[in-house]
Amino acid sequence: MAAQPRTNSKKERRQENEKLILAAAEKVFSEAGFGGATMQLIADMAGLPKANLHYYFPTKESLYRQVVENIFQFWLQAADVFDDADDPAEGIGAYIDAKMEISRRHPSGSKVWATEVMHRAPVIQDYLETTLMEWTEGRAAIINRWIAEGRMDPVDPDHLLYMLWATTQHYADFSHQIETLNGGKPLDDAQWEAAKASIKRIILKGIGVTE
Amino acid sequence: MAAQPRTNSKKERRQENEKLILAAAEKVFSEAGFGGATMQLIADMAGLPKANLHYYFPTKESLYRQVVENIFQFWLQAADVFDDADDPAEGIGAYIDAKMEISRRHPSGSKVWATEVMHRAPVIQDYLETTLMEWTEGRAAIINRWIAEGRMDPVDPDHLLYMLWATTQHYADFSHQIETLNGGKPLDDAQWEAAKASIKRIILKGIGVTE
DNA sequence: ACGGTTCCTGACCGTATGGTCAAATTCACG
DNA sequence: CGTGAATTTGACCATACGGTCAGGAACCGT
Repeated sequence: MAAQPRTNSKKERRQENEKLILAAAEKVFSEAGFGGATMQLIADMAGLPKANLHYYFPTKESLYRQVVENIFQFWLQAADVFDDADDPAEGIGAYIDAKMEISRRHPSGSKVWATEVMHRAPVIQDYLETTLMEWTEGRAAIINRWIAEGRMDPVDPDHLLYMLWATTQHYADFSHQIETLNGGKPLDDAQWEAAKASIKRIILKGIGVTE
Repeated sequence: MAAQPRTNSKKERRQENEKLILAAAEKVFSEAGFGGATMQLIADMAGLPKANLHYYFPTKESLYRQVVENIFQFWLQAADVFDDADDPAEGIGAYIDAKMEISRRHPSGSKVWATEVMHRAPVIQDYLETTLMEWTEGRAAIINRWIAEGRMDPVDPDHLLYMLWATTQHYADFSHQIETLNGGKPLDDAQWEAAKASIKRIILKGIGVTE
């Protein structure tokens, strides 16, 4: 009548539980917002007693902070495709693909990020001002170089980046609206491919890049 | 020592108070989310006692519902520019202008809507399924007609609409992020014009419309 | 095997919040 | 005016929530 296999060592269990809690928290925060989420709900979803959550994460805010930071790191890492290309069609195209893939696979994270920013970024304002600012400036420089080399139209890099973020993240943040307009069904494989193709086609053509 | 002019009739006061409460509620909901918002905060911002709010709006949810419905009606009305044109450049261009103007003037409403949809539209699901669905189908039909007439590239109308919504609403929903990346200052007049121009330029060119 | 550390958890607490209510005030209207 | 309806509001209540804590269980190194 052993409840669980209990095969894990203490350190393994710690990592495992933290991952479990963070995953549950991401989902609950994304569905209810910070204020609407309750530690009890997260605990239930993680299958742990509430008091145990407070052992790993002393406060609700510290748990939330960890969730948001993880999302940000994940995005940053996935954005490397932008640098691994020196061709606008390849760089921006791959970036769109990567961000769309994240929107599809990790919609909760995107929603948490969106909510956090909409609420004036109370816990990750420093990230916006440092890491994100630097990243944006670096990518703007790359775009400006492409423009100077005549490989694309002279568009404002900031507004182009906003358009890329907005369009791709929309498929995660507004997935419920899209699903409703799609007859209540989530986009299927073909529809996701069509979405990616549409976005790439319009934006790449729009900035004067011919593949 | 008269506290207030008190010049208003009873019906005027009712309308006035409701407007006051709804405006305060929109702001508080947009900044804190439904769960994070408190009736006390809304009451303070409206300059009324909390109990008075419950006289006009029996529950927090009914107040919230009214806020969201107002936003939706406002958007619908502003979207008429789409129909008043039979040229894609004019129709879509004017639609972008109109939605950007709303993003600039009513960012709170956009944020409330975004949060509501992200949380799976608990109170306005019926609107998504009826009014929004019909509106979307109607606009998709117009776009398809333009395509059939050879006035723009054959793009998927749904994904084009999503791109329009995403890009324009991004300037409201993520205004804080944009402001931070803009050195902590809100976009000024020229920057808003540049944003509109960038979006119109890229999208219109992207769908093969030459003005 | 044993001492110390880490981990787990049920029971509990203080507070904040949505909502109620009844008494008081203001107003519309005959 | 006078009377009833609408409005206003301070005081109050029940509940739900974040967080605490003490005692016990599990585990680790030696």
